[in-house]
Amino acid sequence: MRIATKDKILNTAERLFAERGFTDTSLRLITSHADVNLASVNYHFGSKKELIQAVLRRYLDAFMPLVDEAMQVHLDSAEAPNLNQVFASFAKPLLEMNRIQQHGTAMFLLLLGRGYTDEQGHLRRYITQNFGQTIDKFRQVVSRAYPELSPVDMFWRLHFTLGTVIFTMASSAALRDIAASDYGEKVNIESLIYKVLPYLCAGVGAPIGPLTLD
Amino acid sequence: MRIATKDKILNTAERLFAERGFTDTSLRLITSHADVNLASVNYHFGSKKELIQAVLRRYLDAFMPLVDEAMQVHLDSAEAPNLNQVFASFAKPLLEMNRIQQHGTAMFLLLLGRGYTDEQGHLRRYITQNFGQTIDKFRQVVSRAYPELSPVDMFWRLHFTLGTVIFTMASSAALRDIAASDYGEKVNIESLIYKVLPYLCAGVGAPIGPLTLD
DNA sequence: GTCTATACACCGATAGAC
DNA sequence: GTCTATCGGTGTATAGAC
Repeated sequence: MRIATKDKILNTAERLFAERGFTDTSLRLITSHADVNLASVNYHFGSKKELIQAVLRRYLDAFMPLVDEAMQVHLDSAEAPNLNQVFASFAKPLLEMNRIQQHGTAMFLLLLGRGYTDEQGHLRRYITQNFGQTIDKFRQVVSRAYPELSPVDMFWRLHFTLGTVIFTMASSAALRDIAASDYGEKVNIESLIYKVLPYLCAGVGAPIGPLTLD
Repeated sequence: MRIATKDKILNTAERLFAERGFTDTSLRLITSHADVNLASVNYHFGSKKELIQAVLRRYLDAFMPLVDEAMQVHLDSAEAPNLNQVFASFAKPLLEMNRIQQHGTAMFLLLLGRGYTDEQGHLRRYITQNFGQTIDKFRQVVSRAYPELSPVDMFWRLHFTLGTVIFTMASSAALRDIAASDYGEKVNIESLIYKVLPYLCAGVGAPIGPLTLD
């Protein structure tokens, strides 16, 4: 059983990434904590960047089937869902990531944000290749909920949505501290998700065209 | 006139950051292009992190007075503005950044995002200390436009908004390429701003409370 | 004060022996 | 698969010259 090394690296890396961020987590720190040799990271993963991607893929592999399932329910339903229902069905898959791993939801979205901005299309290609069908179901469901939205506008608004979620989660620790000290409100990831969903929903469902000033 | 060194570093750094990103722009690259000594960066700015902040501050110093002016107009107006009008008044200040510098708008928002996620509160403190009055005016205007929104909900929704804009701009180059190839739509920064404003506006103006599913 | 040369500790990556 | 040794590169610190 020598595959253990690869998993040891993966688990240790994920824990340290969550604790210290990506740049502050060196390969030497990971390998010393995992009790493996420094060079084994490059042997098993190729590079630090690919290690980060490997950590992300474990999440995607757990997340996407749950989304697929939720979207299928909407597609099988006789009547078209409204946007509220579509977005509400993301809460469970997102929170499920928090169940399989401590800070899993924030970690997942952090990795997603990193992957989306850093690499030039690598992550996007991986997602479309492996979960293209799920993405397509999602687009179909949104289209049923808001038929007037053109494909290109949907493209942009879904990326706005991704951006909102990713940025919020990336800075959620800091923001939650501020909210707690300035407004005396303790917010956990779960309640944050329920705070952001109405925002996203309204954004995607916004009237089409430029702002009207009256 | 020996202040030239500091400005040379600042200008060169900004150009290279825009061209190659932050991590791919080493201090040695900056100083060699600027034709100054490596150590002068630390002498004038203290660290690379603080150099990035210094670049950002030049933008903030240009941006915030324009926002202040726009908010003052709303405050001086006899009747309360609606959210559309409030958000529309951000277009001009944002696009003004593109006039004073090529890719200035994207650069500004990129720096802002970097500053917000990286450092723990440094940038936030700088903004509140130097532009607290402007931020306050903005909050007042939003409050006039949507009085039912509680302070803590406004806090969250404005940060969602910041996240949307920052993430979109951070990945705008890649996203615009995709939009162009997949939907044949050429999008520049200006039209992107007009695409995102309705989304933000609807998000901030979303009904209060959790999603209602019917 | 401003600038320079230089050293330091650390980083990710890799070639090659085992 | 694993390991050692080493490479070129990074941000940072400092002693000392102008």
